[in-house]
Amino acid sequence: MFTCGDKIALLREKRGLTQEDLANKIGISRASLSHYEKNRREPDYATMTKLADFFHVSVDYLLGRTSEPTQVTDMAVRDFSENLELSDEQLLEKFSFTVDGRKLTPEESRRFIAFIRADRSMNR
Amino acid sequence: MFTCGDKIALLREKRGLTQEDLANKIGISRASLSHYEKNRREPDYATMTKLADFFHVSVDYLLGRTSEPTQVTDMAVRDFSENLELSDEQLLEKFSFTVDGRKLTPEESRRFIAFIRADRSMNR
DNA sequence: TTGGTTATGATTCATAATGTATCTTAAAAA
DNA sequence: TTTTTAAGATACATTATGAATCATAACCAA
Repeated sequence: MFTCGDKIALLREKRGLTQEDLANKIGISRASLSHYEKNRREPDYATMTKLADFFHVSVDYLLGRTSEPTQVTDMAVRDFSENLELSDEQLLEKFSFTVDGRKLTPEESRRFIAFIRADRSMNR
Repeated sequence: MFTCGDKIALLREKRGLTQEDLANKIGISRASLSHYEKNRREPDYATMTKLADFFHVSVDYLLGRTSEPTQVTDMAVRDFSENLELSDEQLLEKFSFTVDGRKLTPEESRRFIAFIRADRSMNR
């Protein structure tokens, strides 16, 4: 399967970034990033977190603790959730749906929209 | 909030284990574990993974990237998603909603229901 | 082909972080 | 009080890391 380094490289390439691009955005040297991608070095947790945040994936995913599928992390959902615009709120008012006989709470609706967006941005 | 070290210590104590007990089970020295719990050292990824596995929590949780010990992972969503019943399918047919001007695909709708369920089962 | 450019992999080495043994402290029990 | 057990602090040898540098490979235009 894919190693942690493979995943970082694939995520980077999927965004059309060079090692230098990503290294700059994350705040590390290109050489270090190369080491991570080739599994010669392990990034410290601060850097690993930055990578996971940047790509909207979980650290567990990068470490291979969860099977291949990219995850929608709590972080990612919250991140999107906090960026909902006013129009979204108005949109939510009109939204009414029931799951298992229980109507969605406003919070659930908000998280739902965030989830769909996070999900889409990931599978694009 | 709780630091990573706090969480490890709390999880350990919740199981009634001494530092020495856990250190032996994980295969590290007691001193190292003490360092992790006091946030003086960071375990390598192999050790962090062993800790997460041992306590059945995600690395993201230990790192403070998620609020919940277990995440609403893609895995979990897929798992729920595969267990949708027929009534859900019929339910989906009636479901029509738009996010960012784009109507949900059947797959997204399916994942949405799964997401809500996974989310609820977690925050119950 | 050649030469230039760009992206990436490999190596080196000074520096920083880690693991463990040991020492100290604290609390509880006898 | 003394003993025992658990946990925090420290020292230091070992190891890993980061960044600079060098090497390689692919590409493209002249």
